[in-house]
Amino acid sequence: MIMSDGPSLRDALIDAGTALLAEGGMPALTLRRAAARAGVSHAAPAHHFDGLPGLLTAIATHAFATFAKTLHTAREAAGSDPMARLNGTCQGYLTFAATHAGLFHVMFVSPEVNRGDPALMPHAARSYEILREACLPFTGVPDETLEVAVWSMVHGYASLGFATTDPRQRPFSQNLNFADLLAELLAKRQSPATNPLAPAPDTR
Amino acid sequence: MIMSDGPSLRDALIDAGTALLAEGGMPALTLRRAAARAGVSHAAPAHHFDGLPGLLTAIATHAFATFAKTLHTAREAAGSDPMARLNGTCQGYLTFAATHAGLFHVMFVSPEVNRGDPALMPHAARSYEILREACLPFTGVPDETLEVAVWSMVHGYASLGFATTDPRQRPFSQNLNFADLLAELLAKRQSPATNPLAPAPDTR
DNA sequence: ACACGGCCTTGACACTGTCAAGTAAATCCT
DNA sequence: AGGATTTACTTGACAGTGTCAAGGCCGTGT
Repeated sequence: MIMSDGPSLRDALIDAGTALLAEGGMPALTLRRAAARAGVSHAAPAHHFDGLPGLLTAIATHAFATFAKTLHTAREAAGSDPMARLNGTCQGYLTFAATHAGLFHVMFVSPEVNRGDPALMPHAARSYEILREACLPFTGVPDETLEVAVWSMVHGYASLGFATTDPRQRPFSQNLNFADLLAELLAKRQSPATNPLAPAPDTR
Repeated sequence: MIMSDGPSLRDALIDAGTALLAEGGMPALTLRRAAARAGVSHAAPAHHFDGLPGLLTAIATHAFATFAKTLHTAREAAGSDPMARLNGTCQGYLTFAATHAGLFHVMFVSPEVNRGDPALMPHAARSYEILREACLPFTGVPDETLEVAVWSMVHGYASLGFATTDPRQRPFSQNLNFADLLAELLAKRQSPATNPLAPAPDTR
């Protein structure tokens, strides 16, 4: 009843795939290449994943876990000011998208990953929740409109390539900071929770 | 001096590829399949496009042209109220993304298309410009911050799957309208350009 | 001792994009 | 007008992909 260390090849394949993704982007990620890098034959992955979609889903699951961790640390490192915390969370979002473009693509775009996978969903939901928590001080109560607005804006900003470090890829706007967009969105409620007329009841 | 009708096979291949994309999504689009559907041999496309990236770039170019047209008609059909016009433009954006998911993917995501292609860029720029024009009444002068904010938000909203007609794919927020997000973003400047001297009742 | 069942390998298949060579027709150049 | 050249396409091949079927190897359980 060993049960420990488990099938380490599975993790090795996930790591190999992630490395391939980081080195050569999406087209470099291949079942056979991941298998070769892990030192096994080309058909070995079939015993740990349900084909290529299965490997991609596992990679996405792993990526969402570190994504959630990245967002959390970025938020907590931003201090106590609500605006700074929300902006820090978004900067974590954008930095992750820029520095892990391959993973970001697998997580959000690749049509092969099963986004309803029971192992993936909790990590994805946790990521969303961290952003939602950072929105909370601005409304006092959960406000889906604001949450989705921020989420859409930061995700669109990243997807359109504004977050890239290579300005040659940016559509335009050489010096435009995401913090400006955030300020635009939250201009009318700079921080109603800090000086509330109605004291916000505890949240969940 | 024929110059007319030109290489019609090129257009046929673009149409075939677009049809494949609409029917089976990204994985269904294949050089050989597009060639077969156009009634030519598997190597014929090489004489009209620079491989698969060339075909994808041509499809994206064609798609951006109709995208710009869609945005324009959506904006003009929305009447004269600035908010209605901007919202109409965004609804056109979202409807296009939802009803032409394959084309949308090729246009904005697919890493194979050459987004610096001299034939593609004008149509893409025209699309962006239509959205920018719809933002103009809210500032009076071009305001890159607002433009990018709206653009990011609508693009992110579409990319995250909120625009899909299938609610099973939506992350959450069963009944959340993009118009609400837009109102949130523009709350502080309902239409200062129409009555710029009346600053009165904006905050509460 | 022996069958069993995970884990992995080998081999094959259909399919992909791309290249090289060949063919038929249209065009061009004396 | 007639040969040479260019254009548009076909055929055939090659490496690479995901996936399936069959078999081997080894540890475990009875």
